[in-house]
Order: sequence, then C-alpha cells, then structure tokens
Amino acid sequence: MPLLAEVFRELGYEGATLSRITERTGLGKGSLYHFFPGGKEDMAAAVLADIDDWFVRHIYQPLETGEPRAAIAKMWDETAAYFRSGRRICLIGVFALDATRDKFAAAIRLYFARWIDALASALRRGGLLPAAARAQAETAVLGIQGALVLARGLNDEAIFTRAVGRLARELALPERGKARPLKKGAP
Amino acid sequence: MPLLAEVFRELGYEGATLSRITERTGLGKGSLYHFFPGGKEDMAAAVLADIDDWFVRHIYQPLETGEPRAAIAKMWDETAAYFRSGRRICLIGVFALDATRDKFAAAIRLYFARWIDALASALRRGGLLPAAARAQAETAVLGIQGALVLARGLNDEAIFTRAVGRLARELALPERGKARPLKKGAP
DNA sequence: GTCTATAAAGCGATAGAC
DNA sequence: GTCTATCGCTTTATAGAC
Repeated sequence: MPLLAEVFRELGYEGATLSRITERTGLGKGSLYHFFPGGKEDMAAAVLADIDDWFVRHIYQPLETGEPRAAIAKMWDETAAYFRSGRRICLIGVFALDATRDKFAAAIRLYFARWIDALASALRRGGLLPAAARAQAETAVLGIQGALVLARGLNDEAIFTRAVGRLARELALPERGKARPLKKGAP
Repeated sequence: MPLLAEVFRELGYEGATLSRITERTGLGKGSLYHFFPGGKEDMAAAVLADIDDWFVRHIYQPLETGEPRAAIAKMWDETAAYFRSGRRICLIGVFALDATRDKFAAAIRLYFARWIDALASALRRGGLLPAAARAQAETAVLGIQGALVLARGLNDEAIFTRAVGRLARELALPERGKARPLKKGAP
C-alpha cells in the first residue's frame, strides 16, 4: 500500500499507469484486480483512505482531543517527517490541482477541511478566539501546501524546512501565566 | 495559445491528450503538428514560454525596475486577476507537483525563482534588509501557491481572496517618514 | 495550413489456466 | 492469489491528399 501510494504521489493519477504500478509494487495485473476490482480508480480511493487514516491517527485526533500545545508541536514534527522535509509531496495536493479532483472531490475536500478544523479546535482550546483560530489554522495548512509546491518547483528542500519553521513560530499560542525558570540576569 | 494553456492547466500534462487539445482549440492534429513539430512536449514548452513572457511583462519587470510600493500593489492586483480569484490554478504549480517537473525543470525553477527574486528586489529597494526581503518574498510566493491548492481542494475561492488579502497586508513595507494627515484627537 | 487515414505503441480491463 | 494472453480502445505521431 505504501508503494502504491508512492506511485500516485510521484506520477499523478493519469501518470500512474497500470504497467508502472505493477512494475513498482511487484504485483501483476491479476493480483491488482483481485485486490481492487474497481481497477485504478479503486486503487487511488484505497490510497486516499489509507492516507486519511494516517492523518486521523497522527494529526487530527491529537489536535482534536489532546493538550493543545503538545498536539500542535506534534503536528509540526509529524508533518515534517511525513513529507520528508519537503522531498515528498502531498498526494492530495497533486490530485487537487488537476481534473483528478473531480473524481475524488469528497475525499480531497475532507482532507483539507478536517486538518483546518482540527487545528482550529486546538488553537481555540489553547486560548484563541474562534475567528482567529480558524484564520491561523487556514494559514498554516495553506503554508504547508505552498511550501511543498515551492520546494519541489525549486528543487530545494531547504525552502520547506524554513517555511515550516516560520509557520510553527507564527502559530505560537499566547503565553500562559506560568512562571518559567529564569537564568540569573534575565529581566 | 490561451486555449492551449487552459487545457494543460485544467488537465495536467498527462491528462491533456491530443484529442482533447484538438477538441478545445478547434485545431486538427495536422495543424497542431505543423505549429509544434515536437508534438505535445513542444506545445507545453510553448505554453510555459508564453506564461513566462506574461509574468515578465506584468509582474517581474515592474517589481525589478518600478517604484517598489506601486509595483507590489500592482503585483497583488495582477495576481488576483490572473488566477481569477482562485478559480484558475497555476500551470507551473500543476507541472511542479508530479513527474512532469522533470521534463520542464528549468522553466519551472525559473518561474518561481524569478518571482521571488523580483519581489525581494522591490522589498529591498523599499527599505527592507536583504535577508528580510528574501524571506518575505519567499513567504508571499509560497502563500499564493498554497492558497491556490487549498482553494481548489476545498472548492472555495473565498479562501484565495482571503489569503491574498492577508499576504498583501503582511508584506507591507515600513512607513516612510512622510507625515500623514491626522484627524483631530489622534495622538 | 488543414484535413483524413493510418501506423505503432500503450492504455485499462478481462478471461482463464494454474 | 498470481500468472499469461488477449480484448477493445486510446494514445502520440506520421503520411499524404487537398
């Protein structure tokens, strides 16, 4: 399944031909159609469901139910690792940009919507007003996608790392009242 | 040529088949191969060159040589109009995300690099330090691409308009020393 | 320049042996 | 489950009439 996902990710839906899929997964057409009776569209749908599952467990659920600051920090870590610091791109982003979107509109919409919603939820619980939380969440998710496009277009993964670092800093929640340990000489 | 560009933009390189190109442009295969002896790859290259030309004239040159504030304001206006407030997406972004990038790596890289460079130039001349100018320019171009992905993924062009508005505000150059007219009671 | 006809290869999908 | 063989169809590209 990860192999299958990688074919669609790198080649796009139209570019991922059955011959290339068999080549990279090692599975013949017979096996592929055994697992995915609906053919190529079935395979892509399964990959999208698999990705959604991963994001639910690693990103959305922690944001929705966990301690906000920790969940957001985890989100940035997982995101950087998932996209391999910009070397890997977002399959949903790839599908979203061309006519493939119309085939999988619901799944694509849900991916972005739930990410924004989950992040906004964490920001609200972290002390931001609802409108500000939503705007910040939108900015962060949008920034990740933009960073992926730019990193790939310029073939420079440093762009991604830099952008994610900046986004993470700008997303910082308001300070809590807790006193932090101070070194001597600090104000 | 605009029609040709739109086919690649909406369908991607792999999805833009010759039959769909003939269908949308009204040109038969004979005519297409007469104008583009190199076939499909030749057509895409011509479209990329055409887009580059447009951006040079409407975005890059004003940023590189014009009055910084006016050029940046013009950039936001032209950008919003060009992408039809998010209804249209970026052909170069589409090509950048899948394996098509490797076919047109130089043109794609140049598109993003020159946009960032031109914007950074305007920001420097507007009073920003070189490092800050470059970081801000990167953020802006990245934000535009992200806004396009998200607007299309969520099928909600308001996202694009909102994001571009925010990016434009955050890109604001430092105030010049000029006194602004003050209303009575202002500090 | 633009058309039709056609070539050669590749496409997604199916059938049936094993 | 996995393989090979094969079906229609579409693809890019070419040839040649007009």
